[in-house]
Amino acid sequence: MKLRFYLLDVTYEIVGREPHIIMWGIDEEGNRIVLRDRSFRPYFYAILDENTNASEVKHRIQRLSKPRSPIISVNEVAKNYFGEQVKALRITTVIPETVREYREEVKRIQGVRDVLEADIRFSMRYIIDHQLVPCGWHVVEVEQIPLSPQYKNRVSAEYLVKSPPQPLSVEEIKPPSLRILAFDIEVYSKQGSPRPDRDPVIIISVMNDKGEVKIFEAEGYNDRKVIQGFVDYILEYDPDIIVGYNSNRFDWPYLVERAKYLGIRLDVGRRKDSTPTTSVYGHVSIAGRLNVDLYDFAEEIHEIKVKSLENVADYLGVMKKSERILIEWYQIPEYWDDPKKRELLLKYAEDDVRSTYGLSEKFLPFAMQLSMITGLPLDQVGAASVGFRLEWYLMRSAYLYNELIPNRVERPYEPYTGAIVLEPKRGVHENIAVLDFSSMYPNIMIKYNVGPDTLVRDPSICEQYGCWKAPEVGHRFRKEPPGFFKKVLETLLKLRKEVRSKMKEYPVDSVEYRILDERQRALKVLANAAYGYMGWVGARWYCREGAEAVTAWGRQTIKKAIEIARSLGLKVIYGDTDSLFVTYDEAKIKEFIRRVEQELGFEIKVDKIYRRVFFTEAKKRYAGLLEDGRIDIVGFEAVRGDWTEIAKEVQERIVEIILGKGNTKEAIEYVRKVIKELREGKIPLEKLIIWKTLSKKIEEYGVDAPHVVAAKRMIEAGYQVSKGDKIGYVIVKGSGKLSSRAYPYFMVKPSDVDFNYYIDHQVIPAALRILGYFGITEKQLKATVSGQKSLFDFFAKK
DNA sequence: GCGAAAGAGATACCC
DNA sequence: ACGGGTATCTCTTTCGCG
Repeated sequence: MKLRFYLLDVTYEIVGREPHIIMWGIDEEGNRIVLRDRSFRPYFYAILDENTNASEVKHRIQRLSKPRSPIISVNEVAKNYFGEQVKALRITTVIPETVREYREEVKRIQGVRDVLEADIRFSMRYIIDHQLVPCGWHVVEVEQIPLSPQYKNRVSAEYLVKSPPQPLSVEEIKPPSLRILAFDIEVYSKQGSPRPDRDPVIIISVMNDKGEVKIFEAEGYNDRKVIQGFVDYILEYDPDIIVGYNSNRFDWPYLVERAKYLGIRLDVGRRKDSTPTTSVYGHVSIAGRLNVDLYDFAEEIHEIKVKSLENVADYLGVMKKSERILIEWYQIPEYWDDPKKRELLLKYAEDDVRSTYGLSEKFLPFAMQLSMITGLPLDQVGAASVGFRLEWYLMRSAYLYNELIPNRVERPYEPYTGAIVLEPKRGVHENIAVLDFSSMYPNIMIKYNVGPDTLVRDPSICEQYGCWKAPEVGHRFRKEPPGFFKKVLETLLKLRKEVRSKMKEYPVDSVEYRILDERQRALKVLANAAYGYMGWVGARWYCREGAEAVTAWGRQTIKKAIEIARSLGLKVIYGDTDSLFVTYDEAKIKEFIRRVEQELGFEIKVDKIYRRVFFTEAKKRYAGLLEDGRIDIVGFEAVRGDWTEIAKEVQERIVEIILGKGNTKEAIEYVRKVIKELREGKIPLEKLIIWKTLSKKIEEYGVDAPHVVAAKRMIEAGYQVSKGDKIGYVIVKGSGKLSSRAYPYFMVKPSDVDFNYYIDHQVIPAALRILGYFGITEKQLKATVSGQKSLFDFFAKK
């Protein structure tokens, strides 16, 4: 029978001595099902040296066969490898785990140049080879089989696959009605970071797609029923997708450990007796369900500096901070122990899970599109970095083009020259247009056929086919035939164009429009990642010369554009990589755009127009007033996460005053007022916290930077800090190095704060960065409102 | 031996 | 665990003077 189904996840299991591909899915009636394919076998390739007798190697390989997992076949196949046609041997065996062993043995055989595609997980191999689309619909020829107790799957039906599924994702873009469950845990820990062998899970809050919210609560410090209640709830509701916030790194590992300690089985999957396990890219895998950590997607929003759940929910309009209960993590015990405050903690847990659910509505549609395009199951696609996401798309494409997938090899890092940044014309400029090249690097890669397979090492080849030669660096690329990256990028851009035109068929507020919009975004993200990927030493398709050539062509292109602009009498104020800031003269700009497209062959567009824009002498930093009255601040302290809120607030306000009214006096008065408030201790502590990321393990630091010292104090107090954590610290009164006065913010009393530091090293520098240009000095800012210096200043200087 | 200057290390930004 | 270019902070070492 034929069956249409929506694919959630692909795994495999060994039954007897046979690998079974397991597909978790949903049929058209909404039944949760399992599809079992017994016919797929793991394989890899060997490519041979020239003049090697293939049949002899073939025989040698066959002789390696072991009964435990025999080599079923060794077939000679024609493949492409870095633009060359090669003959390869495809070696097929039975048990996926034995591929690695065979690979090592085959590698040692004389005449074998390399062994390829032996490091691709069996379930991903299946997805690639059948071009399956996770989070997409398929049709498959199946035969129903009884729900055997041996398989222990919590589904409505099981099917045996007769012939592999075929994707239907083009016709059918809407998912079925999916059951989604958001959850969040609160842990009681009085001394430092929570430890599963000591600290109970006091609250687990859940919310599902029907809007149902449930709060599981511990009895005092006994958390057995909380965890058991949560497990039962999952099994009863049977969600397809489970979402959490930081759940891969905290909630799930904690629950697993805690349950182990309590002797509770965290049996939450669709496969009986399975527990969540940490797997590839650090994601937590739950059998038959898609466990998604929304933090992974929040990480990509650069506008949010401290990516706490409440900040992200606030930023995305999911739940405003002002409309929810806020409790700091270190206050949890206090709220739990006080009967009057406990209600608030429960409400806080509810707000957290509502926020988490809200975030899933923001992120899942994009994640699902990314999953469909790259072929990575939804639970992995978020956890995978941009480079790996693109790489899976490339691997998928390679299969279609009959290209062998290169191995991941360790290489030394080799730097190369990047883009141009122009020296800005300092000062305030009126009416400035910002022009951007559209997708500059992807288009360079396409135009000049850049990639590892088109790179020409022997220039004599160019006489025959013709080559593009990169300026400055001289790398050459074959003009024909189109290389791997060119084909992939053209496909991505073509698909995006198609999606964007299809969007027009739907109302802006329709489900279809949203899906297509997320799809075109995902396609763009992947296309834009190609250049960076090519220059990444960890990439399978690494090509330093290619990346170096792309930036060289980029530099040439923008230089030529500047020439054209100047020849038209447009003044160039600034530019960075693919953008130019020029005087806004409509007619000339129109002509400029036309000439750039004609002479350079790249599209350039007006991105925005500043009524007024301000530059200091520094590159990558400016502030502009847009036509609609909004203010853009780029690069300055106001947009940096490692400056205090108060300094950023002051700088932002100054920019508003200066660009809006041009009134320096008002700006000075404002700064003085803030300084006065700081002296009087009227600025709340939250606005004085400096947040800095710990970019390596604490013991690896050679110098005692303030955030490192603050982190060490946290460790001393029993908190765990790890690489990647953001440390929030405050500078307290005292003498000596700044770092010796840096304390974690939650250990500081407001009266200990060194307001002089905040005046001299935060507010004044941030204010002067802008006001300094207008001739205003530190002295002017520090004078008190009444105009005289205080005794404090006198002593502070001494 | 001392203070200033230069260098090193670190972080977060821009595109 | 996608690229290089850039500004700017704090800590540490070196420099220049005498």
